[in-house]
Amino acid sequence: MGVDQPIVKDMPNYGGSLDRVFQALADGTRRAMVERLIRGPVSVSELARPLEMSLPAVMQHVQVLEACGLVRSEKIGRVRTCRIEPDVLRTAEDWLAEQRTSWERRLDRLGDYLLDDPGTPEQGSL
Amino acid sequence: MGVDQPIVKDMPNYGGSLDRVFQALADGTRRAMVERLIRGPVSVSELARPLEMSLPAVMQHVQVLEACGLVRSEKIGRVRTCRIEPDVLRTAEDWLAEQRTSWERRLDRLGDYLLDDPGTPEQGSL
DNA sequence: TCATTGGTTAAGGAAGCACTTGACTATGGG
DNA sequence: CCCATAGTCAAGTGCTTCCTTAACCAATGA
Repeated sequence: MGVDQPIVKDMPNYGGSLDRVFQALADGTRRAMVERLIRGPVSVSELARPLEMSLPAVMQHVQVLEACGLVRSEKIGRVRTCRIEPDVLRTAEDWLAEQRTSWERRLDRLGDYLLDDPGTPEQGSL
Repeated sequence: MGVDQPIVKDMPNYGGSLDRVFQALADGTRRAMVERLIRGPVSVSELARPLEMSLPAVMQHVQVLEACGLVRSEKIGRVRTCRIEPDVLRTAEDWLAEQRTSWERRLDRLGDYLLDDPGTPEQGSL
């Protein structure tokens, strides 16, 4: 069970969906699928071709990717074609970027502080 | 078990470490810890304070974060202080950014193609 | 010295995940 | 019609994850 995200003003909510996106991306097979789908839509068996695993296994990965919104698929005739849904990828990237910029802002503040008043080290800052 | 990443020239390798980073970030508790640590180094029990779980559980999360290089910690006296290691965060962000830019480049190419020669829809492009 | 604070270790359990096999359905070409 | 192709469903297995409790150790402050 995750944690109750503290709802902070003016911050994106990311309501629980980050769990599933990062979880989906935590598997090399699924990342390989994403990398393939980025180059264009493709059928399930085409997705499966380079992977050394059974078709049901591939299907299950596709389902994970669909469940978190990273991929959308549609069946026409007997072939299911998968395409990527870049928005969710973006959501994950945004969270990461937000952490990085927070970090950088903090470093800046720290630098300013030390320049203004050297000799008084920040609490546990380094 | 993941997949053998095809080593592509001039592409970052990310050798297997992405598995562990994304896995680490797939948990709300651990993301909350990262968000806290971004604001500055902190002890384990400080990390634990807002979380409704036992200290050993918190320790285990810290260990996961350390194992993938997201966090580094050092024990002084009886208190272990954790600090964030932003490089690995960056690695994950880079992978995401790479996918996004690939996607955008593809869209551009597609746009150009359709402008040059409308009436010949790309294979499965929409 | 002795209780408290801060952390660590070990063991175990419930749930989830990645994968398999086997059986089955439906589409489409010859 | 027949067979191959493309996918789907169900069940099961072994491994991992998240969390718990209980016992324990080591610094610290009164």
